[in-house]
Amino acid sequence: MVPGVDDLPSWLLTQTAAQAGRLVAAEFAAEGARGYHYRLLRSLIDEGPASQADLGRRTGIHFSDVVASLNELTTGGWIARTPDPADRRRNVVTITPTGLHRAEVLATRAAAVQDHLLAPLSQEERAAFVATLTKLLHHLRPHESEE
Amino acid sequence: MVPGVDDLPSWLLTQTAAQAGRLVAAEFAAEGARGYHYRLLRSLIDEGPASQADLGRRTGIHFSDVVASLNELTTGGWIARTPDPADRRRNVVTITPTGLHRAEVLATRAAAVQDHLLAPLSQEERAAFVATLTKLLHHLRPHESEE
DNA sequence: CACTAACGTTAGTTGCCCTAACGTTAGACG
DNA sequence: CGTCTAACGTTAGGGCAACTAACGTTAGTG
Repeated sequence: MVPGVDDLPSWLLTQTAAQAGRLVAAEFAAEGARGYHYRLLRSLIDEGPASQADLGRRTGIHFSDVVASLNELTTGGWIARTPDPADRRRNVVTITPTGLHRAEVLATRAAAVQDHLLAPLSQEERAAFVATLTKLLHHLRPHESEE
Repeated sequence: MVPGVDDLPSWLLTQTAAQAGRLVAAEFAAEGARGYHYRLLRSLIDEGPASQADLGRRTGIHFSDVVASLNELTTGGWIARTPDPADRRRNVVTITPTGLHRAEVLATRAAAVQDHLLAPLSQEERAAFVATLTKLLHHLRPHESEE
């Protein structure tokens, strides 16, 4: 291992994340999905139907990318959009039975990746790692943690 | 914090890395540089002049992106490319005094980011975190660790 | 001499993250 | 009631990292 750049925590973090991201992306691609799709579906499952703007706020996905991703999910029949009669500016997005099923499949795939990702770590190390990442993420992105 | 996606280690990892990456990118951008530039300059400093192919192998940057990045570094006068008389397929890339200085500035900037990134952690937690990331990276990218 | 591989270049794609401009709708204010 | 600001959603695009594919030149091997 060379000294210098390779021991910068930020570099280690981004390189490890890139590898982890590839693993997850490969699993999702096998199901015809992407990371944004899963994030949106999970938000709908966990927090119920929402406007597109709310989905963007919940998931951290930029509103313009929410539009594109919801278009893809609509095409696949995984979600449905309906205008909100109470506020015609808004669509209300709901997950469909198909989408629910797809999300479950994606969740299973994502869970399997975690085991591979964290294979070299003991249970105690895993817990510590997750706690550290959570702490750092709250530090770096405080507005998300105020939820 | 919502359950589900948000507690997947891979998600925490990629979100934290994205934030860390933005911090580093902002510092480098202020110096007219990018992450690839720094990685290439550091490799030249730490391991000496090299062919483009070797630089790609050392840094993990894809050979086509090495070309593009070296073009930018050449334009800025931070590196020089000369054909290798021993093998005319190759260029030998060397860092210039300007490049050496720029790399030092970038190193200082990058180091400052690490302090911000890891601010919520104690020294012991920082060491553990770096050790864990290193272990995971070796696991996920074994060919790099054989160096 | 033919073939394979290495080297470097060019052009492009994908996904994540982001910016900008626009039209429609809602609510506040005078 | 009209004007203004903001919210919502859409469209089009960019930057960066990471990656793929095709091509021409050079080197080494059989």
